[in-house]
Amino acid sequence: MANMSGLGIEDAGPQLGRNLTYGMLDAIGRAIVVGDYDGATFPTEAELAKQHGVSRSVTREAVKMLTAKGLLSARPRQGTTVQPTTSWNLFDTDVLRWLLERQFSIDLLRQFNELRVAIEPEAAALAARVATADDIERVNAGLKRMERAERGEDDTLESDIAFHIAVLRASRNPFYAQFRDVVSTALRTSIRFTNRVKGRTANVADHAAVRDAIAGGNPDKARKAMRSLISDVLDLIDTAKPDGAAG
Amino acid sequence: MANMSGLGIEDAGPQLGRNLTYGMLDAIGRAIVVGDYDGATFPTEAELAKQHGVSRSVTREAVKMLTAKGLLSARPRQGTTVQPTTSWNLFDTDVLRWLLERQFSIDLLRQFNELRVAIEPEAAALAARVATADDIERVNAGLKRMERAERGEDDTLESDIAFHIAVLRASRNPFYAQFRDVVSTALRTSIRFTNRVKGRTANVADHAAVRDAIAGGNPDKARKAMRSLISDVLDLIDTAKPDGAAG
DNA sequence: AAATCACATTTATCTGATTTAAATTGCTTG
DNA sequence: CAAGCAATTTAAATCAGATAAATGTGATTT
Repeated sequence: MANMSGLGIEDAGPQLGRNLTYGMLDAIGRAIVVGDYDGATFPTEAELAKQHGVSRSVTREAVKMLTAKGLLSARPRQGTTVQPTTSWNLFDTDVLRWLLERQFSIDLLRQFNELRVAIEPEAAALAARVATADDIERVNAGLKRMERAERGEDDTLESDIAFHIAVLRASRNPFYAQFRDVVSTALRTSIRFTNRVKGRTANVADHAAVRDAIAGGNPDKARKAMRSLISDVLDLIDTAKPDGAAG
Repeated sequence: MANMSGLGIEDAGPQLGRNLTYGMLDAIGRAIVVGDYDGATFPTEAELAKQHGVSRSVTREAVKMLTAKGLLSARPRQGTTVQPTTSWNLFDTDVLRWLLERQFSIDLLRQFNELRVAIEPEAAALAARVATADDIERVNAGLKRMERAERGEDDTLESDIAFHIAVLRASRNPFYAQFRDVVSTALRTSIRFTNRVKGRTANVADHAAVRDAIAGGNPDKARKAMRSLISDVLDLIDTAKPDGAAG
């Protein structure tokens, strides 16, 4: 049962291993996404249970959850098989987390931000049309946190995330709000990267432009302001690694 | 258990009820999304099993899958509870299907297309930059099917869907490709609606403009062409029911 | 060569007991 | 009376072992 796959980070986190089933979900999910089963045949239900030292019930429930997330598929006689990545649910929080646990990939970072450049400007435009006073207040609160962070009184990253999520919510479209996790994940990764490339501080003024456009009810301005924010990051990424250059 | 919510389409489809667990997943999932449990307390594991005439194992596995999709949450002593819609995974194929099974809502239709107007134009722009010959061939194939459909030799809806999905794929970004289901679902619903409002046939020429821009490597043109396609649908929806009009 | 049948393998399902987590209740104590 | 603490209780979590159903493989028959 050699479970010592590298660093000493055993305790998966807050409420992930809160019971055997979720612990197993996390372990197998990570293993699949990281690629441990590439080329190899996936163990049978009985083997999995033995390997992880749990009962078959626990195993089956973990496998069923991974099936629900699109990572596995099970059929009698054929066995349980890892599904191609095209059928993984990439917007699932767990899947996103596991994706980030494999080696840092600038490709993934770019794909994240290519998605953001579609979603967030449009969310901002929508917000400029339909946001309620409460919505705008949340956007404002995010911006204020960023200003405080600039003075070292708050966390730069977390306040940035709060701002972007507030805008998503202000679009009043549940599909946009759903990008909560993608955006915060992308931001966490992006900022680490952009900080490495050049010591860029989060541009509070540019964010304020987005807020102003939303509060002022100007969709086009909001779209453009948000787009420029994200385009900056994309440009930075393309600078580090232009178009189709191989890894 | 009055399940007679309209038309006589009882058999859920191809491989949904392929076994007890999936049948139960579908039944409970639909019930939750349709709102059968709003306000009511969710049954315990034992009650659920009895109600559906299956064992607790089957029940537990179905509940675990619904948990993985964000619809349920289970804790000892507290019981199993329906989660707020904000934590549902709206990009899950099953959840999308269940969403459409509740009464037709023009709000949902608008939200779908508000998402499309963000995703698809950007996917087209991306495709114009990075699509391979194969990708373009698939887009072309979709367009040709639409032309044949115009002459009554193919299905209008299915060829339209094929075109849009080919563009998503051509973006070479797995996150965009993931919108496969959302887009086809949205199209199926949109087209039924637009046909009802006015006898509009799918505008093959406008679609050809998208293809040309992608094949010609012109991102801005591709973005604009695709955007105008979807904006047309959005305008139609807003005409039927302007901005924030109630119910 | 095609159709059929028997078999082996793996998931699917059931049953019933045991364990663990966490609200609630009620008792004790300051 | 309020605060803290322990017993109770409820529901999920886990285990064990058996049986059923599905399905690919290969032998057998036609």
